[in-house]
Amino acid sequence: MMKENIPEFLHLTSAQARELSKRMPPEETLYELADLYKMFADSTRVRILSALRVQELCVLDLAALLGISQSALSHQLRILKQAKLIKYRREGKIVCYSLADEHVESIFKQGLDHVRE
Amino acid sequence: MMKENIPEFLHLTSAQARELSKRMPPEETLYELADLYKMFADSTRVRILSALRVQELCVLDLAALLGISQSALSHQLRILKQAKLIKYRREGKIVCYSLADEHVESIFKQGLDHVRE
DNA sequence: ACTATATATGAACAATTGTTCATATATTAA
DNA sequence: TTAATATATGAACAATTGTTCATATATAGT
Repeated sequence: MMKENIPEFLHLTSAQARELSKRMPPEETLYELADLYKMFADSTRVRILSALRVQELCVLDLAALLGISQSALSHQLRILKQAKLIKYRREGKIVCYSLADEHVESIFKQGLDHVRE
Repeated sequence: MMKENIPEFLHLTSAQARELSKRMPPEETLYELADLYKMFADSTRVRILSALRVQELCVLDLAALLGISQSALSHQLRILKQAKLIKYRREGKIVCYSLADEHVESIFKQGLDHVRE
């Protein structure tokens, strides 16, 4: 008796595999998703966002608040800025950072809910 | 005239800083949050989760579907398993993986919404 | 123009992370 | 027991990433 190319259960035919793929978001979208989550995947950045959730802050205040160097902070702010998760405004010598929009808040909240169980 | 220790605007007093800190989640929670998002911060893992959202799959099917080596996949499955984002069940020689709970689905969905704008 | 203050950035370094390769373990069938 | 199949894992390596240090740019005050 000829062996089926689909062992009893749970081995996909290529037709099934194609169907499954169709039900997944496009590759490109998944890469963007990973990139988005990368922003939240570092504790320094999470702490920065967590502070900006409360209120707008300038760089030195933020650095003092979190206990990190101005340089390290500035590098991270640039990364968050490029990802459009934060925005800034200049006030003389000072630059004030805040969250870019409510999406950031909602992603943050969602994660918090999960972590708190 | 004595200089104030609070420059005109946007420099916090230590009392203000303490108030701000109180309104942030505890440090420990923020580290856990970053760790959670780390799981979603790699495109391979996102693709794995994305497939398991559709249906339960065994290791070899998943590897074939995503076009990655069995070894690389197995390593990533272990990471996701440890983070309790996926669960598994043994069916003879085969091990079937699926999402651990609806939380994973809701985090995934939230991120997708943001990426799609 | 010079000094002080606030922020940004390039380069080097250390640490973390994902993949590969080889091999181990587990289950089933002969 | 031996062979075949499915999955797991340790070690090595390459790539990525976050921090530090030094320095650059920008603004305001004297």
